[in-house]
Amino acid sequence: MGTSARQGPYFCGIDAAMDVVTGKWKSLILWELHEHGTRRFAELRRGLPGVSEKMLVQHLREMEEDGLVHREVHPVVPPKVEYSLTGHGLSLNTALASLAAWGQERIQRIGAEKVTHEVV
Amino acid sequence: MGTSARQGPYFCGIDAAMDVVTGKWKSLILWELHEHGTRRFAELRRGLPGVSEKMLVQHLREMEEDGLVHREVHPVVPPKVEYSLTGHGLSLNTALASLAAWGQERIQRIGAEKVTHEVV
DNA sequence: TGCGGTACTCACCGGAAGGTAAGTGCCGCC
DNA sequence: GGCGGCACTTACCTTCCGGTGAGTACCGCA
Repeated sequence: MGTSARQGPYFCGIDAAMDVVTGKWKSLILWELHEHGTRRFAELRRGLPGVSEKMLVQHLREMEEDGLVHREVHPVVPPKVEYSLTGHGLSLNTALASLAAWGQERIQRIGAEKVTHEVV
Repeated sequence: MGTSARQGPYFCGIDAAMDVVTGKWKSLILWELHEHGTRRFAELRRGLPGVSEKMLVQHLREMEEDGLVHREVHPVVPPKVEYSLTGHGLSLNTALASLAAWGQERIQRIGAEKVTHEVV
């Protein structure tokens, strides 16, 4: 349970891609890592207002299994773990670009609010 | 409940797009309607092996609220209801194209099976 | 000496997502 | 006259997703 690589069977490509992106924070993690290149665990946590540590770990583990993120542990004290995107993660992010544009347009259309980092 | 239009707030565009596509069958419905232009309820059901009637109705209603699909009722006996994509639905499908391609590549990569219409 | 930061793990819980099965009203068909 | 198809609705149940809060081992700083 918890960590077992997603593996179909799938109806089509969208299905297979969604399987890997589904999870409340996954697309945000993808974006955050793309923006900053490399991030430590606590940096990611601070960059995603509202995420719980449990969910962040769990999502990162799954994305690692799915070959989207690279996890590098530096055996120092205090612990230091760096996360970055793999080639597949990068290309997935590129593939998400047009979806992001569509979403932006939707936000305008329905006049939705955006989450700010200064959450109350 | 069940039917209340998704409306954020969102972190970013991907987030806003995902909100509308999330649901086990939504992307498949989008694809099915794009492929065939117009489909009746029972046609959609047959085109999506494994979907339950409840889920199909529920997803279609939500997608209608979100302005993705158009629902046209013909007041005849027996009932006839036709579903088709709106402009927003069409453009969402276009935006999903690159994601679909990425997913196809992933299917190849991990050697996942595809669901066939002739499910056992 | 004790607090905060690092990167987690573990146990528990509530709610939402999704599946199952039955019922509805009307018709055509055999 | 009973069955199947149309397009649903309703009630119930299970599973999973995600959140909460605690604990861990080690260190630096005040």
